[in-house]
Amino acid sequence: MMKLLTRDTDYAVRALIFIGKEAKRENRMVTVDEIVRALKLPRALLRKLLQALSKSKILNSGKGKRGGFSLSKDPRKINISDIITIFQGPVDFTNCLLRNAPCPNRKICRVRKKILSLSRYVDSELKKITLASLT
Amino acid sequence: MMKLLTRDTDYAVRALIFIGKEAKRENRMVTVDEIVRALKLPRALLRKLLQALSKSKILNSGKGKRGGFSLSKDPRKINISDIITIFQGPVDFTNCLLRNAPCPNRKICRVRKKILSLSRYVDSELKKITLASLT
DNA sequence: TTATAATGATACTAAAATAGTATCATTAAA
DNA sequence: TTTAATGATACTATTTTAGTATCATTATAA
Repeated sequence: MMKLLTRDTDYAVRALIFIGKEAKRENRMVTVDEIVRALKLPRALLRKLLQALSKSKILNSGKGKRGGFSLSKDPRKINISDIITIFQGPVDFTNCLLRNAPCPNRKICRVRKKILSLSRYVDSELKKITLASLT
Repeated sequence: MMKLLTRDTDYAVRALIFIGKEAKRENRMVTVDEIVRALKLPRALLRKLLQALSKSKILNSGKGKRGGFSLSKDPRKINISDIITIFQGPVDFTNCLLRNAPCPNRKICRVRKKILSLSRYVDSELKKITLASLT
């Protein structure tokens, strides 16, 4: 099946929405276990995802007791394209390979041109889907 | 890497463009070997792809000497969405799974809503990319 | 009528991406 | 100094993508 969001991206977005909500209500760190209870995601996997978001500066993290995660910036400045980029690489539909080598027609190919502009449109739309717009 | 077209779809489109051109010039069947020479695609693979296109009624085929393939319809009526559907399944970005089971929030999920409308837009744009528009 | 040149059907292997788990190290607070 | 949290990292399983090989069937032409 064709998909734009893989499971990692999907789960990460769900978790971010939850963290955003909780952090707004009470000003505090949200732990992995809270998210697991609320969203029923696999714990080990979620930990890995949140660690990646933390490395990518989307989340702040605190170790030790009272530790956890919180958004590192305004939810209006976190968008789906960013999250996809972290887990799936940049939103770019043009691969243009011929037997694992770059296709010689890259420059002139009309298919490429059309797919490229579609790709740019999709990315710009995904950038408009912010965490704030989902909450 | 993220991709909208897999290799199969990509190669199939290239082959269709070639068949369209040749068939226009001379009214005849185009063989796999001609396409392989012109486009440098792996023969065994191309055969499999053309057979699939033939099964899906995009191509007519003729067996035996003087056999080969030709477009089964007006190139203005063959579009990229059709070809994607054959090799990758329908253009639909919403998968909505939670641990391989349907996500319980399908109905109300805001992410889904946005991705669905984006998915529909992409499909409609891909339907506009016809074989004729690429030739 | 038979050799040949074409596609049809199908089975198979390899590599890469996706999906998911487990464990030890580090750290901050009570 | 115990405990509750994340950090780093290594590992396995499944699915999708990528690619090959072979025998069966059929239409034409010599």
